[in-house]
Amino acid sequence: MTKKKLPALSPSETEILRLVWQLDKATVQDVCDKLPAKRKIAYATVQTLLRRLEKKGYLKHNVHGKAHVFYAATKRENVIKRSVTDFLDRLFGGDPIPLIQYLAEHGEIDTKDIDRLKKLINK
Amino acid sequence: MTKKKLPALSPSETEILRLVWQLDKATVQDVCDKLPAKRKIAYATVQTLLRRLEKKGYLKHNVHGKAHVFYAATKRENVIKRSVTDFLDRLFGGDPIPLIQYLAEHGEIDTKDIDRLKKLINK
DNA sequence: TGACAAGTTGTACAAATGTACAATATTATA
DNA sequence: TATAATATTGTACATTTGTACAACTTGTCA
Repeated sequence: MTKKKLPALSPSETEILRLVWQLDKATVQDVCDKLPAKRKIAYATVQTLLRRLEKKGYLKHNVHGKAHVFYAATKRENVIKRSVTDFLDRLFGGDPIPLIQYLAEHGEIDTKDIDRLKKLINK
Repeated sequence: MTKKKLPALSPSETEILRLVWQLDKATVQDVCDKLPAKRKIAYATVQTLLRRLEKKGYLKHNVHGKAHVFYAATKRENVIKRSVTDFLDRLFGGDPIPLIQYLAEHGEIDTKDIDRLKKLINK
């Protein structure tokens, strides 16, 4: 099976894609509404980003009424894999430990989370 | 204390900055030598990236002989903080758990690492 | 000391990114 | 069914990013 490599995601595209995942299916308006208040960005801009995401193969859309309803065209899992791997390579030369350590040291995760993870791993 | 926010790092810049950290002090040549074999990129390009990193405030340099020796101008810790935070925001809306989980589920870390982390956290 | 090797500087340029307006189409509604 | 409201499309444009050549400079070694 030819698993064609998807083009890289830009930071803003990633942000928008995440919102679509979160909404499952979303119109431009839906995405705009979901944007954090601080993120000031025009409707038209969101639209462009969605267009580009579709062009790159990350989204598809159906027409519903007069609006386009976008939805994921690739497995979230794969996008995450790709993104995390790239990030890890760039910042840590591929070694995940410093990243985990960083997260641990900054109160971003607590003991409870660790236990959950431990269970996951032992499984 | 005025903590001026550093401009964002592009992917390639991040990659190069990491190598300088790794080398502690490095000339353009040093960085080139440290590049993974697969990463085919001209001397002049590395040079440009180092120049830009300096302009952005991430590096400084001394002149040694006829070459520039670059070294970090900001704490690695801070750059990592910034990068990880941005990454987490974009891909996971700021929640670190899915990231850790991803790493855990992909054999990138093992039980031993988890124990180390647990200790870190309990401390 | 003069030429070579190794560096730096200035500059360039295509592609990607972030941002968004104007024009056009379409749906619902008065 | 005309119109207001809402969407999409086409297009644009300044920046940033990735990549690198040509020209100039400066140590160094024969």
